[in-house]
Order: sequence, then structure tokens, then C-alpha cells
Amino acid sequence: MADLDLGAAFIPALHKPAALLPIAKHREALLYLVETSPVTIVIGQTGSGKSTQIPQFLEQAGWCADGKVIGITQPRRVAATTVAIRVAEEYGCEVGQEVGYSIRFEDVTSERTRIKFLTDGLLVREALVDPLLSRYSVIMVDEAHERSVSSDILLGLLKKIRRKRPELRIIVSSATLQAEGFRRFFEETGGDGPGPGPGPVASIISLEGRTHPIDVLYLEKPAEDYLDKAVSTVLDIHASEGPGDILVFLTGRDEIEQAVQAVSERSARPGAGPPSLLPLPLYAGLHADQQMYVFEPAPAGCRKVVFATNIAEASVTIDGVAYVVDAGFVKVRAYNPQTGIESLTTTPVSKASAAQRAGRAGRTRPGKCFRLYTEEAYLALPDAAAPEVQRTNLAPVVLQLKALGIDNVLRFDFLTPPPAELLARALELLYALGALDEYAKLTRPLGLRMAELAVEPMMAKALLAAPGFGCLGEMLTIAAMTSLGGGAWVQHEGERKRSESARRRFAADEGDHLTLLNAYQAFATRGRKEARFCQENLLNFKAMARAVSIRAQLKRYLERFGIPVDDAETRGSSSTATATAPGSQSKAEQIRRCLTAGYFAHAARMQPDGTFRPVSGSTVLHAHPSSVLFNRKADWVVFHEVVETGDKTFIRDITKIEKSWLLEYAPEYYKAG
DNA sequence: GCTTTCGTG
Repeated sequence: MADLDLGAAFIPALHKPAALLPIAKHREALLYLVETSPVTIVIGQTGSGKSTQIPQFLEQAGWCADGKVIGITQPRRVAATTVAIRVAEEYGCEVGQEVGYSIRFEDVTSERTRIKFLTDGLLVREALVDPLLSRYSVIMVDEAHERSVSSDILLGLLKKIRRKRPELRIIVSSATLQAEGFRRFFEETGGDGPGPGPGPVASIISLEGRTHPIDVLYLEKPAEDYLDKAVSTVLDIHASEGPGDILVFLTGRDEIEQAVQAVSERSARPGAGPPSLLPLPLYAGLHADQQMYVFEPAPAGCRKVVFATNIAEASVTIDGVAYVVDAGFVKVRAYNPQTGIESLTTTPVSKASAAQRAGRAGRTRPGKCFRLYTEEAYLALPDAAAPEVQRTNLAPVVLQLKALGIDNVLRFDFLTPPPAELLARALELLYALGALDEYAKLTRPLGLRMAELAVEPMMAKALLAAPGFGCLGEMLTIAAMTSLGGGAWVQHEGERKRSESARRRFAADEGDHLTLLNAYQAFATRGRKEARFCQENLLNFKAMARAVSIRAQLKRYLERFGIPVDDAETRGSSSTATATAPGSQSKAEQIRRCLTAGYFAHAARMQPDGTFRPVSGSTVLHAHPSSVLFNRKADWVVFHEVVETGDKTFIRDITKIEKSWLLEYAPEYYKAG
């Protein structure tokens, strides 16, 4: 297999992209368009300088007169900060002065800030306080083609705001394939009546960026096993192509570890000195110091090959890559509105993703992209993936829209409307939680407060119910820890046993939520200053530090609602929650009751065979192996999350409850059963 | 017997 000749296996693409030019050339045309048309859709490659240059052009052209601000949204926190730092440098000021950024936990802006970078989710939140976003003269939504829920919502809001603020200028930055869709969206009259004035509303401008040419090559025949093919292609490139690192796109951690293993075995030549091919893994779950290797240049005489998930598609950029190998698959999360179960399945990539992946080869020099599928298969791929808003649990979205004063969410001007069933299910849950009344209006104060808390609705409900159960301090911690999404513990490959026993040190009989509470309390009292504490207990220091910030933020919210948080009671008593500590039963029970009040819709009962069944329906649910209740006996439980992967459906973050509590805290929801 | 990736004063 390793002897496959590259030239014979791959054939060149029929069409090549044109060579591209720098952005400054387009300055006048861009400013003219922004001046004359309310919405400008900007097409530009990554690296065209659109995110850094356009805000400066606008500022120089006077768009910040009268103290107005230019806002540029980014889908990711790192992007918001790094671009702001770059622009501040070019502008010649310190970050936080004329140029600043704002992301959760970090507001680096001041009175003087005129160019402000922020995450799109944060700008949606600003609209809660300032519905017309009146401090902004121009809002640029960068990377809108990624179609995140918050950028979609933002575009819907901006279209609405424009009717009341015709002077507002909107810039949408998009990849080529999606630009026309954005233009049409802003041209169409929405659900709220006609737009102002005649003439075109939205215009498209293409800003050619500076990138190097990339040769795209396809397989002649489909590969039987793409993982195998990826490894052999890497070895072939190494043997027959010129210098430059290799980036391989696979779907997940398992595949990546296998590929790394295979390359290091197959490239090692006994007695021939150190191998000249250095395989490295890259995925989000990898801890920070291991991710760093990817950015270091390979040692002299050595070629780096990075096996990555789609984290390397847009979030992380590795310089020096000349060859991309694209297996053509990605794992996609989807939400089933009938069952309320999320799934995580391997799916072919879209043309847009494939283009983005190929583009990673030409950042610093001409490159090649080897697609491990045929050109025919490529042509059959969808143009773009289904937008997130069509395949996610919409309860948080609906709650936020309601809080923004959009009562009729069915008529909200979505870029692409979500399926009606998704909206219906979200409305049902929010009603059951008491966030909406029987007319689907936001309740006050409960619903409004739930919308303002930065946790999902079931957890928000539990938090707001916590004072009544006498466990607010503990619930704040549990909310913060579950927000980490399992990231509290580090997962060393090949060290599963050790990480299991580390987790067991904090284990509570009642389940995972109390286990998380124990881990946090131990960290807060002993681990915060000691790096060794985290190492010994295999806790992820960065994630734990994040939990501390999230907890502090949630606490500030509650205090703003006039709900006092007494931390003295919980601080320093790391074992209050475990069942083994004397006199602790009642605290643990308060917490379990409180969780039931929020998570009653996620209740299940263990069967004699050790699997679980939900209250209604017959789905077989398995405790996730990371749960302390894995392989342990239980009766009724509530859980935080349910995800179907492969052929099994797992529940995660599980806590034992009593059946009678379901009737006590959700009588309407459970009146029949 | 195990998670693609983002994100909320």
C-alpha cells in the first residue's frame, strides 16, 4: 500500500481558482458601496485582510463621527482578540483605546474605543439592553457563511433594526458560495412589512485576497478505507513531493490517534536513524501543551504531518503547510425534535468545507490538496452544511428572542427558518419550565431571568429554584462545572485507568453533579494555587479556572436579580456534599431535589438489565462510561445531556432522584404518569 | 467501555 504511486492514484481538478490580489486596491469601491447601499456583502478569502483592513478604512472615512462605534463580530473568542490586537498595532494605539475587543469575561474597551471587535453572541446580548444597537454606525458580521446560530440571529435582528435605523450600515463577510443567499435575504421584505425606500438594499463586492495557487487532486477510484488511504497518501507525499508540512483532516480523536500511531510505525526505518516524518495529533480535547507542538517548526531534515479534526479548518491556523489531505468527512451534531435526543454522526463534508480545507495548503506558498474521494463524489456534495439553527435544540434561542421582544418566533425573519417541530418542542419545554405562560409570553421575573443567565434553560431553572431548596451556592458551582461539557478532567491517551481512579476520589454515591461539586470545592480550597494538585488529580487547570469565572459571573447575575448568595456556608467545606460525610444527607438531598426541579424533562429509570428508559418512549439509554453511575445500580435519575453516537445512546452527568419528586416539582408535566 | 466544533457583562 505504501508503494502506491501518487501520480497514478490522483488526477488533477478541471478548474483552478484565479490568482488573487491585495485588498487595498478595492478601498474606494468598498467605501462607495457602504456609503450608497445599506447592506454590503463582502466576499474575501481568509487572509485577504478584510477583517483587519475594512474597519480601518471605515474609521478613516469618518464613520466614527459623533462618537459612534464600528462593531465587527467574530464567531470565536480567539479571533476577536487576535484581530483586535493586530488592528490596534496597525492603528498605533494600545488595545482597549481607539481599538478594543469584548468577549465573555473580558471587556477591553474604553470611552475612546471606536473600532470594537466582539463575538457575535455577545452582540446579540447587547441587543437585550440596547435593542437598536444605537451606539454602532456600522456593524460587520465576519465569517457569516459559517452560519452559527448567533450570527444567523444577529442577521435577522439587523434586518429588523435597519427599518428603524435606515442610517445603520451592515457589512456581511462571506465565502463566495453563500454570498448570493445573504444578498437575497436582505433584499426580501421580511415578515414585518415593507422595507424603506426604493433601490437595491444589498450589494456584493469581491475583495481578492493574496493567496497562493493550490492544485486540487482527486482519487481515480473511491478509497475502501479512508483512514488507511490517508496514511498511505501521507507516506507517498513524503517520499515523492518537495518540502512543506502536511495537514490531514480526519473526523475525531480515535481516528487521529490511530493515524499518528500508524505513521510512526510505518515511517520508522530500523537502524536508519530518527524518522524524518513527525506525526502530531490536533483536536480540541488535547491539552494545551500538546497542542503547542503543532505550531513549532519541524526539526531540520524533518517533515511535520498534523492529523486534525475540523478545528484546523477555521479555528486554528498552522503555518508552513504545503499539502492538505482531506478524507472528506466530518462529525455533525444534530437534534431530533421528536425524541429530544442529539446525535453525533460522521457525514460527508460540504463543498464549502472542502474549499476551506484545501485553502489551508496555500497560506505561505503554493500548495496541493489531495482529496480522498473522486471528483464525481465531490460534485455530488452539498454546497454547504445545513445551518446550525436547523439542527439544534432551540430552547435557548426562543428564550433569547422572547427576551428581545420578539413574541411571535414563528414569524421571526430567519435566514433559513428552522423546522416547525424544533420551534414547537422548544416552546413546549419553556412552558413546562415556567419561562412562558399559556399565551407563550415570557413570564416575569422567572422567564426573563432565565433568558439573562448564560446557561441553558433547564439549568437556569434549577439555579433560580435553588434558594428555595437552600443550595444556591452549590448549584452555582454545579452549573459552572456542567458548562465545561466534560472538560474538567484531562484525558490522557493510554491513561484511562489512572483518570478513572482520579475521578473516583471525588465520586459521590448520588451521581455526577455532586462529584463535580466535590472536585470544584477541592480545587477551590487546595488546587487554585498548586499546579500539582491538578496534575495529581488529572484535573484540567484551564477548564477549572474557567469554571471559577463562570461561577463568579452567574453569581453576579443572581445578585443583580436581588437574590443574595451566601458563599461562606459552602466555602472551604470540600466534603459537605458527599454522602459519607456526617450530617451531609440533607444538603445532598436539597441539591438532588433542586436538580429535579430543573431537569424533570430529562428523567429516566434504570431497568433490570442496567440500561435506562425515559419516562415516555422506549429509547434504550446507556449511562456514559465517564459517569460515576456507569455499572452501578440506580432507580430514577435525571441527567444533563443525551447524545447518540454510533449505535448507542448515552446519558451524561447523571444524578439519582426519587420518583415522587417528579410529581412534586412538575405535576403538570407528569400528571398522566 | 467513551466528544466534531464553537459560544452568552
